[in-house]
Amino acid sequence: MTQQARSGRGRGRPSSPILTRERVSQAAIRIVTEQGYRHLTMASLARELGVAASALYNHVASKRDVLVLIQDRINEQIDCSAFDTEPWEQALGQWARSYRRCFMEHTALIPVMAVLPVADSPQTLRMYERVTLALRDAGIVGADAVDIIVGVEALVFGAAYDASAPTDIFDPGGLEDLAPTFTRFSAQRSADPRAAADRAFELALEALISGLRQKYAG
Amino acid sequence: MTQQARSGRGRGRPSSPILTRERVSQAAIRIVTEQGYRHLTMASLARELGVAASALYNHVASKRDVLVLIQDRINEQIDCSAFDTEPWEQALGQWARSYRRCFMEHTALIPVMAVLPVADSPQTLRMYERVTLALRDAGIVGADAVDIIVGVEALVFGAAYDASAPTDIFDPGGLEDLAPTFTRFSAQRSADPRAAADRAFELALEALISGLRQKYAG
DNA sequence: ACCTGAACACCGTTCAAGT
DNA sequence: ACCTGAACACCGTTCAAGT
Repeated sequence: MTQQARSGRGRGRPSSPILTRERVSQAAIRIVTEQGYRHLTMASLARELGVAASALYNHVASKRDVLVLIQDRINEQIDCSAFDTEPWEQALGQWARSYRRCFMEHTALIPVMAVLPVADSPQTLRMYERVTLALRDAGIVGADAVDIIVGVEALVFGAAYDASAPTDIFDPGGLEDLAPTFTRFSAQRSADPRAAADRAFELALEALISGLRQKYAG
Repeated sequence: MTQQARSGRGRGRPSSPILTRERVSQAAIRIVTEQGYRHLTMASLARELGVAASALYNHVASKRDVLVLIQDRINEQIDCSAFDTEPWEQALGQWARSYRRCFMEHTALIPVMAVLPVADSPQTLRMYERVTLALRDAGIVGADAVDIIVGVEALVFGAAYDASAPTDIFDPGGLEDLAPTFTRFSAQRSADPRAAADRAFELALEALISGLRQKYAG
């Protein structure tokens, strides 16, 4: 739709294609941010790019491949800068917060991201290296460093879901008698579900990092 | 297919239905455990029950509703018994391990479970009450008790994904130069991806619980 | 009340045909 | 090499018609 007319088409020389992986991922992110993951289909993606749906398969192998493309771009937005200035415990916390903030609006990517070989995601790999170096400088090396990354990521992914949950998630409805104490304590949380989710994440993240600090102190 | 002939059908009295929510959820679990979530469709579910797909909608509102039915049954399998015998820190750990073990084979339920109002899940509600009471007995009350449950659950859900990841998830492929230290440390993890995931989960869980113990000591 | 069968409005993906 | 258009094999869901 946008770039139909191009120089050099139809001559003897190789014509530049309408589509590129770059353009596909840009269009996909546009749809996802403006309309949500529910509206991202191969048909809508093709429409956004002004081509037939089948044309997409010259550049991506599958819809999952499109999600992988998006994921690596989203990961670029995660803020790793704290590792340059803060001690590793603080930096790990700020990284985790930024990571969660990123994926709160992209929970649809979590099932993809969690089982995706890093070989397909250069930005993700760069991020992991940055965190690994900070841990190494703190004396945490080998499998432990990777396990810490994996563990913090697990908490981040799980907590990202919570933030997208509806307001009344802990409303027992007619089943209050099954869980009276839980119901009473739930009522003491913030009325804003986003704030309540933030608080639970902070509690767990700080406990986790505090436990790590204790284990790897000195 | 199994229960076509029934007594009392076609008479003046109300005939007992072929389908019930109970039977639907049982058949769904059968398909999921024997063939996996990919094979659970409204058509396959109807086939398993020997009815037309449209008949299901007399008993469930949607496919999501079927997943909710499954989820509450899966949650019954989570072992909460440690709260009867162990101190809360130990019990919380054993609960989390059982929780994760359960959802490792049901990662498809995590996106449903994480945003599902508890009002639709009596078993889940019962479980939450059990954990809440243990925390209350340890002096942890109000929003904090709920936040601890939410936080541990987040770690459990995220870690459940890791366990289902492929072997080569941290193989950088041709991108090793982007993350040399991370690649080297990754190679020092267990060759068995399941064991590596277990170890990362244990590290994070123990750090989290250790941090909680420290915060709520005395 | 509960089931059937046909239909609907989608999906992702493939492939022969064009340039 | 890269795009189009038609087709395929599915999805979940609805609804008039039967008992």
